[in-house]
Amino acid sequence: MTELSKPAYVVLGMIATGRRSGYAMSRTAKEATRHFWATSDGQIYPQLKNLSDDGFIEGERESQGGRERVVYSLTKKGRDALDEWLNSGAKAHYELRDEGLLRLFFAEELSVDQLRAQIDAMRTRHERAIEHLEDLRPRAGDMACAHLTLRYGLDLHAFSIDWYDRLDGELAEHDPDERAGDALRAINEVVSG
Amino acid sequence: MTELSKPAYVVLGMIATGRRSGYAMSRTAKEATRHFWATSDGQIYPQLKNLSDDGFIEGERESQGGRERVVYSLTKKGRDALDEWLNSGAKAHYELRDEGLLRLFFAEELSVDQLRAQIDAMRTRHERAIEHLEDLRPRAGDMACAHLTLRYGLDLHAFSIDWYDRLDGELAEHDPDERAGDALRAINEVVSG
DNA sequence: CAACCCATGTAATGGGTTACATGATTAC
DNA sequence: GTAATCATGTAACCCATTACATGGGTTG
Repeated sequence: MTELSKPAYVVLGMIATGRRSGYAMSRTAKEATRHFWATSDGQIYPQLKNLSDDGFIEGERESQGGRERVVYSLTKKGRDALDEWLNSGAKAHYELRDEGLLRLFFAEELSVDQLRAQIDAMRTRHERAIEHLEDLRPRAGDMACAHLTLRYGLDLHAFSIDWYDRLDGELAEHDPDERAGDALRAINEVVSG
Repeated sequence: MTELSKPAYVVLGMIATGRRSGYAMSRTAKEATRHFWATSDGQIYPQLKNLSDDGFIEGERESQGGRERVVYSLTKKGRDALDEWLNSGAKAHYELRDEGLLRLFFAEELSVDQLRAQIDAMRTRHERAIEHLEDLRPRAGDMACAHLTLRYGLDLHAFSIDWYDRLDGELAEHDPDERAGDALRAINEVVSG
């Protein structure tokens, strides 16, 4: 069985968990999975067509209260493909892209003061992320897995806040005009020594 | 001042922190920044040309021990652009892509047993990541900022391992054949209640 | 003398986002 | 009646990775 693309598995998973129209998938993608796996409309709708053509899913027109839409369901082939992916030991893609960390990496020549300002900005950013996830919580309804991944996100950002707080605490004891690289070198020796 | 692209700032930062040839930047990108900001050769080399043309950097041919290479340095313009980015309050790009979490999100109908297998796979994955980062540590040399971001990565993966361990501990007390969604619902009530 | 590292690039491909386009229905 | 939500799609663009291509130097 040739492997499907990531957006294809997203669509299959969405159908299996009750998001049966393209629009419903789009909403869930924005509200529930975006914080660990972004998927845009430009991927979802073409996928629905592809997976239909290839016999993984079947669409059926439905008019719910006058509104026209297409609701999809998994075929046997689609079910199997999804189950295989969900249970495969195949290494899962993992990637972090954090521009804040990139700035920290290049902060060697900044002053301690400037570095602390950056750290503060990162802290705020993680706080915003938590607020955002808290707002989404009510919409997870009774989906236990949605709550689970939401909780991971919340805990992850809380971890980061804590991490930056501790770093900031160390930096606070240094001269604001000291070179950031020098201050960090001193701190690292304490931590790892 | 129009904003530069992300790879452009990577290049400017690399030069400022002593990685002055394209090859040196490429190596650092692979060894030190990849785990939070991936950058490939296909971005670096064209950037060097662009930034040269636009007057942000200057290249100079140099033959070190018979080997030819081009070493770059920042112009005033380049310095300013880098400093502005390093100190800007502009919101930093942040993105996580975790296929494992995506699988968890769709795990509602798996058995507890199958879910635990997935969690175990994710745990292993984070352990591998830590091993990999440990291997990179010696190459960070005396760059304090490189050690800092490395430590963040190590701590982050350790957090994840811990998180999955605790979840697995809760699941271990459930019937292996129970529906994962049901087991998680019960656990969530305990955690949030 | 083979394998590996230094060193620089390009082209094809793939993946993904954004913006655009359309139109019906429902809530205020 | 107007704003928001439901609903579906497409095309242009941007970004990034991979693979390819080349060649000299160093190490075992």
